[in-house]
Amino acid sequence: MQKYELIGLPRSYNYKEAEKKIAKYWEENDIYGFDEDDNTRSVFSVDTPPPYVSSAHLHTGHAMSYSQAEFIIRYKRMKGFNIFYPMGFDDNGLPTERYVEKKYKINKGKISREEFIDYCLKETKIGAQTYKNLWKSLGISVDWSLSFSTIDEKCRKTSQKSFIELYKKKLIERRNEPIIWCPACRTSLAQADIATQESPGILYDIEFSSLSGEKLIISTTRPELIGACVAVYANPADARYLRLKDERIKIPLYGRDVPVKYDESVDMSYGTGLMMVCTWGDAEDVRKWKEHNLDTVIIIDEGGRLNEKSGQYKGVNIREAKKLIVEDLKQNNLVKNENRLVHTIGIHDRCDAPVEFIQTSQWFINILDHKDEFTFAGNGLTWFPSFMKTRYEEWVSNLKWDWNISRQRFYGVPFPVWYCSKCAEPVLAEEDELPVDPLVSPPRRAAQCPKCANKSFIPEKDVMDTWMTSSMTPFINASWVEKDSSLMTKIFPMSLRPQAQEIIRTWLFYTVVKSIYHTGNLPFNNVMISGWGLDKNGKKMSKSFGNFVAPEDVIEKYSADSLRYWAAKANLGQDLRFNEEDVANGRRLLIKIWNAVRFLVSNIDDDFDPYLEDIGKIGFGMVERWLLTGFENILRSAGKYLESYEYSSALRITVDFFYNIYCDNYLEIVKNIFWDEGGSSIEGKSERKRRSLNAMYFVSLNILKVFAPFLPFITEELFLSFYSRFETGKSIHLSKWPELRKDLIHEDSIKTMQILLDILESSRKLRTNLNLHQNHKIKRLFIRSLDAELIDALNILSADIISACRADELIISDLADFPTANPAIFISLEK
RNA sequence: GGGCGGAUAGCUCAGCAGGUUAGAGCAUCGGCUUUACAAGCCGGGGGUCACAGGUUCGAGCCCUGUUCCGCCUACCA
Repeated sequence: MQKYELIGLPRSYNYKEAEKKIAKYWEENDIYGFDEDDNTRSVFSVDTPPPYVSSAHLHTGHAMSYSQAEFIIRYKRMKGFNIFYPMGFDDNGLPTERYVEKKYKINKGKISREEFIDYCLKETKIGAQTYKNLWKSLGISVDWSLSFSTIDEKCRKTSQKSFIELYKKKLIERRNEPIIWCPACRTSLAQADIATQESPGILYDIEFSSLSGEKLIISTTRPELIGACVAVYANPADARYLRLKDERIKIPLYGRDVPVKYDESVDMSYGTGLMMVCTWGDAEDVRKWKEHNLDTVIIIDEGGRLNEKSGQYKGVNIREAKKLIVEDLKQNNLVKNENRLVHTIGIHDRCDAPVEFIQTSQWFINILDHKDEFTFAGNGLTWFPSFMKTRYEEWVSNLKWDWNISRQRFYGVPFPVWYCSKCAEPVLAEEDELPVDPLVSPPRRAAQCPKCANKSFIPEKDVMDTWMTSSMTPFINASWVEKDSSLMTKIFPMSLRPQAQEIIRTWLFYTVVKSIYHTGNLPFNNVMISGWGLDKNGKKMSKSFGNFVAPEDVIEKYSADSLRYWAAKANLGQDLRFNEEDVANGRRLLIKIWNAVRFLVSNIDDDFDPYLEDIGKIGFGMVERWLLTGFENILRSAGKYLESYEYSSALRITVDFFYNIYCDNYLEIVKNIFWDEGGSSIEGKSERKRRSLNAMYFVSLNILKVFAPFLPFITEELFLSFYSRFETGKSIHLSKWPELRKDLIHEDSIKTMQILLDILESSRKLRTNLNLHQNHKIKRLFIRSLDAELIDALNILSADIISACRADELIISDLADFPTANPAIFISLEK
């Protein structure tokens, strides 16, 4: 073990130096290592979010949410849990591809798959290192030996095994059907990848006509799709259109004709009450197409251009096509009206391009048939804060599509699948050949197709949705792919899943799906959802928006502890504005802590021993009893708050206690007994000093322990450089959370001490009024009270009142006239 | 359209099984420097708790409605 030098404390706390030194100390001494062989302690396992390393720079919002989870984890560690706290890097999939494409201005169509993957791997490496450095400097206490990267061998193997298992359980199937498609990224997507965007549009009233010559107006925002129109719909209750029952409607510009159909979903009051249904303008078109067996006229290709079925518009992209078609309709005098409107359109959440529907073969995980199960699962989790559960429930109940896990991209985990070149029967890899890339190796086991005995195969080119891997994080952590992994019983289900709110519908939901399908159990017990970091104007911080504050800069200027202090200000689940003043307040707290401990350190003698006598057996006077009572009460509350993930309240009450009770009052009341003054009237001064030092040692050490989860660096620095003279253990973070000492609680001391505090407050006011500084020695302090009980109390407190008010003498007299907060007591003083 | 969160001092936020006179930090004003800390200490001023009703002996907190802000969700093409 590395030695830590015991030194006297310098005048000021050099956090830059100290934080670097301590981060190194933690690493070299493996302070945060998980002990797999320890069977004495319970395990607390954390399903840490793997951030996209391709974003390169994290902002203070990330620092905030990781810190918030970490407060709880550090607390649990001190409560004696064996902590399993890994760090993953999410470096596979579309986010990384998008990042690489942008950074190197790559066109997916013009680069080989291998080259592209090389770029991704390179960026991934750089990103991971950047992240790791930042987490270390922020004091995130993960066990780095438990790191994983979602593109590494174990993760690929895990995803592929998951695929094979679910396929065997008939929960995965390949279907050729209309699917959400991003024309910009040229890939299919899942429902969870879609965001909505309000955008202005135009509702065109277009004149159609029936074969019998009747003119009909149909309103649509997507005239470019008229070539894909396969039916015209009306509401079955709409008397106006019942007569069209056996009619066919001619499509303008195309001349094709389509049937008239009826469906209750058609809003009679919208437009003319007639609606065109296309292949496929939106999810509702897809539903009608499926339910009513409509024709299929696909006119959009994978790149978002119109194809040959669109006739003269072939090769034109959708936006252009809209203009051209509207123009042509207008020339034929078929546009009867235009109404501006704002409508919500679905966009791809990674690139903001409007999504379309096209039909291709994709792999789907069945989820729609199990919605009830997943809703039920949400109830099995303990949500912090509880209202976040609603987000999950809403999402599950609104699911309309099975989970499409195929992506027509390059960089991701390959499917362990080949297809028979003759009959297209899929052939899956065996588990012991994973991970496998079908583009590189042929199917080893299946020398021939099980269905038609053909011997040639076509590899699956698609890669898996990135969430296919991320949803396996509890399994990756538990080494599920390794035979007889003892971790599956040790850390699974995981104790805590901390994460951001916007990925409830993806990471959280998909993980629940996978866990239930693979094990029948929930993947974790507790869910902790953090809010967002906002900029100082209240807008969500984001890299792409450019309104982010770099955590490295904040740490450099104010220290990691100060940044964490800011992060602790928001209640869990609530957004937090970045406010430099608050960070500066954190630094102010550090300096105060430093100096408060320095006061203790500079006043102990060589023979000081805090454990000579048990703290409970020392015959403390009223002031120390009050201090200890206050501390124990704070300890009890802070513990309660932390148990329910209310870290911000825990820190707040501790800070309040530290400032108001410990520093501003306790230390001020007793400090002059440490002054080397001749002729002091305090009797038994050395004994009084000893008791005070014992109380200070006890309270300051235990306050540091309560601060430790929040301010890991300064608490460690003080622990190692001073307290470790008397304490065992190589880190404050491995020390035990203070036990509640009920024997130190004397509730009556609070009431009695209030008398002294009222007098002290008024004495301070008097001094201010008289322009006297607070340590100015006064000759006499006069106190007037007619209450016999109060006078008894004053006599008990007299020595402390004299000390607190820096008086030479206390006289109970009727001279006093300055009111105190206690209406029965007046004071005055004589310079 | 439905839902969730928020609205408290100039600013950022606490507060709650409903209980005297609503708190903190910052900012502001005044005072104080040998004796842990001037990146400090002491003190002062500052609030119709978004609005309107209601329940209650008593409401920032509970109920009803309204208005703003943020978010989630939704097939009005």
